[in-house]
Amino acid sequence: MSRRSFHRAPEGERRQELIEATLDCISEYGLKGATVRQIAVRAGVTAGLVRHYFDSKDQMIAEAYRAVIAALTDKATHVEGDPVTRLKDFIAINLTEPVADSRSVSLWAAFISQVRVDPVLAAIHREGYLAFRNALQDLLSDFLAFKGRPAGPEECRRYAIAINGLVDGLWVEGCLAGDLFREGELVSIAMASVEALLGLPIES
Amino acid sequence: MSRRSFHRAPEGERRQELIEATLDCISEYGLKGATVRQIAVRAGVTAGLVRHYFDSKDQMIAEAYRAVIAALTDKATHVEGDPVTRLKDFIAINLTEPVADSRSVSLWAAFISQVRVDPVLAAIHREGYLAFRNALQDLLSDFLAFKGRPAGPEECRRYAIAINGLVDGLWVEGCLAGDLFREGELVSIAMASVEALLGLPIES
DNA sequence: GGAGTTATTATACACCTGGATAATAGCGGC
DNA sequence: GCCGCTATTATCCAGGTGTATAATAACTCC
Repeated sequence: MSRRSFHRAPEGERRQELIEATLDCISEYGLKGATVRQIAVRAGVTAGLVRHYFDSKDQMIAEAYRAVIAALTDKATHVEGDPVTRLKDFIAINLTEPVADSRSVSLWAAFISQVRVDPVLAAIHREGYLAFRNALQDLLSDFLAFKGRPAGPEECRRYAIAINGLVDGLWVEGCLAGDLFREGELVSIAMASVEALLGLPIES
Repeated sequence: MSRRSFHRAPEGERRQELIEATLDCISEYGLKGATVRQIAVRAGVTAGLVRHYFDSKDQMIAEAYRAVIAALTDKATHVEGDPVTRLKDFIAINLTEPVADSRSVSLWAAFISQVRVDPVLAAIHREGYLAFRNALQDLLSDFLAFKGRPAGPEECRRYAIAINGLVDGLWVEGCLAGDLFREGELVSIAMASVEALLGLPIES
């Protein structure tokens, strides 16, 4: 019985593959289904290799969580253009694929459920949440100024908390039960809701 | 070595204890930390007893999920009084203890993360979500009529989706990072936001 | 108070878990 | 082409997993 042949991957690449395989396993089998062996199978390597790239399974899980947060926040916080476009894009991006899909919410929930258990994950969560909300707060500040109704930090903070809650809530609903809504319905509801919350039309 | 003495509990009571112990373990150690043995220790019995009350661990988990949903929805959907009071209470109840606490959100997230994996849990989730949203939709319908601005089912549905999203989103934020908000701040933001969304003052 | 019922304990089993270790295959430098 | 380095594989380990089974303690009924 001869030994399996294999490919020596460049350092960063294999790490990335392992993290991606971890996320695949978590979303498909849940956190407890994401075993070292299952992850290795998914990545097309043997289980022992995991420990060559990560100090422990827990460390790999933490890095996977960072990857999830980055995927959820990067697209939404890097909107560009004038404030109106940016606000519109922010809402639309968060409520359409690829941000809004069942895989994302499964991953998000799996990690959220561990925030109470694992202080490392709790820290990663808080950092991501605040970055996201602060980006939204800045965006709202720009938007209100652009519309000729500038608002102070405290007012923008309250708007950001509310709109962040609204968008997060709709995101979860849409991800978990997308078939209960018509195409584009959640985006439409979100746009109308944000207009009502701010008391301003988004367009023009 | 003699056998442990024990107490024969009435049927329903022990089932309830086991489910409660299951939820304790999930919230404290996560889904994968909620092992049959750990749950038994928490309930003060031996592991074998679990299988005397439930066909399998999975079945017990499913029943535990039903209990969680009941705890989250019962209080909020059983508000009483005139429509104004009911809407105010609905918002306040969902954003203050005991509904809004870190244990609740940990449990909720743990199960949500399994919805994609386990069709049984998915069915339980959908049922609970729709019951909750429909209760809110009825409440909004009553509220709008009471305020002299009656709205049809489609309009109420859109309001219910938005307000449900808002409240859920704020609930998650508050549970996960309650220390980032001042006392009563989330309730206050939610009240103001609902008024803006409906375009009506809640009071008077 | 003795018999019957069953909730509960105790123990065993096959399998899976994350991690440690040693052998080896692929690849870069010379 | 060969050498050295290390990424990768293959095995092993102690402990934990859900579940099955048999013995027994607690309670009910008569």
